[in-house]
Amino acid sequence: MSLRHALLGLLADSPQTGYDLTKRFDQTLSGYAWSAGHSQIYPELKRMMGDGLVGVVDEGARGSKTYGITDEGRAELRRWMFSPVGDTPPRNEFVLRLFMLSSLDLADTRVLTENMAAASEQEVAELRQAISDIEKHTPADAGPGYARFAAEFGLRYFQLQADWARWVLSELEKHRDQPDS
Amino acid sequence: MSLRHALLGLLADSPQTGYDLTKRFDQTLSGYAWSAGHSQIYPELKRMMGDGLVGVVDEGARGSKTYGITDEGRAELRRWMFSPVGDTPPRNEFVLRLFMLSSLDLADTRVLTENMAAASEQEVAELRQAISDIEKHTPADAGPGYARFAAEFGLRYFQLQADWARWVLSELEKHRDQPDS
DNA sequence: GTTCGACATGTCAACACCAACATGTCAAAG
DNA sequence: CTTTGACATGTTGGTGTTGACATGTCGAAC
Repeated sequence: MSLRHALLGLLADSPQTGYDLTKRFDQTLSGYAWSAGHSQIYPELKRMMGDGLVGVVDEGARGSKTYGITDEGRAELRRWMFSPVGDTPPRNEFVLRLFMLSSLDLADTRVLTENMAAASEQEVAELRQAISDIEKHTPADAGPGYARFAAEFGLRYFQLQADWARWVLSELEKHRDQPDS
Repeated sequence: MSLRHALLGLLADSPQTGYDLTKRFDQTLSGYAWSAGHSQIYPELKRMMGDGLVGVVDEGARGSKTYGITDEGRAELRRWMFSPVGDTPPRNEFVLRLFMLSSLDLADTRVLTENMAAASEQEVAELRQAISDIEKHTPADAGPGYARFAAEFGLRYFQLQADWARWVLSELEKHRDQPDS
């Protein structure tokens, strides 16, 4: 149940409303980490309150409730962080597609791989921009920048996709002149 | 609905039984692409037959049914391969955890990152072995090796995780001597 | 004063997924 | 002959996930 731990992690940073958390998922985690809509988040927050992992620390305008993490929540988060990875099976549609490349003919394979490379390079460019923004708005005396760490991972990941796709293209090229024998 | 397309892709290679497909998921795709148990696969095959994407091409011993992909199935697979990626949201627990690193204290962060690096390096070693096996059993005159492509992606991915974790450790080190000011 | 967009929370039906339960066949070894 | 392990297919209950529906507040612009 990773949704719960994702919420705990976000609340460990600072108390937030369900609305805030929904936006954070959309802007920060979505892309290469996790995603959740508000229809999943609100009920989960209630359940977590029932389990004593979070509490309502403030009620503002428009019926908003600000949730904060409890000591019990922090303990649970830490326990999860140190538990072995792999309890949730990996699902990656990009990788799945590349496993399926063999079902296409050579011409299609080239076009598709080219598309994948271009799309990944586009994402690399966007992330580079985002990282440059992060660094602009961070004072030089700040501690280790965790948002920067995560962004760096994303950058390297998209760069990997792009590099891999270009490598596949070059391998396909090698075999074009000598289709058999 | 990626399960359907994963099955189509496997069947595009050769006709297989539900049992075969279950094993293929386990051995080939599981790890960094997709996973599915037989309790998901058998009903899905039935549904796909209802939709005309696959058909039973043979019935063997022990009540086994061998499914084959139809022309309609091939068309659907091709359509999917060329549709934009990203219709299914990414879920990656490893990445989620690294987003949550900031919730730990510095000592914990170091230990955890060290763990991540070591685990990834272990997986790199295993995959290198697997790739070397693939190349040993592939005649030199074979066409482009798609299994090799996929394995290469896995290798690069785990190498990325390891490199990233080592990089984070070095960044943490930088800030140790100058915690503030 | 009303309209529009962001804020804010909720429910519900349908679908995806998984672990566990359930059943039976066939071949080989002992 | 019986046991064991691989082959082979199913169902079911519970949980996770999503998109659509539903409701209401507040501030600013027109």
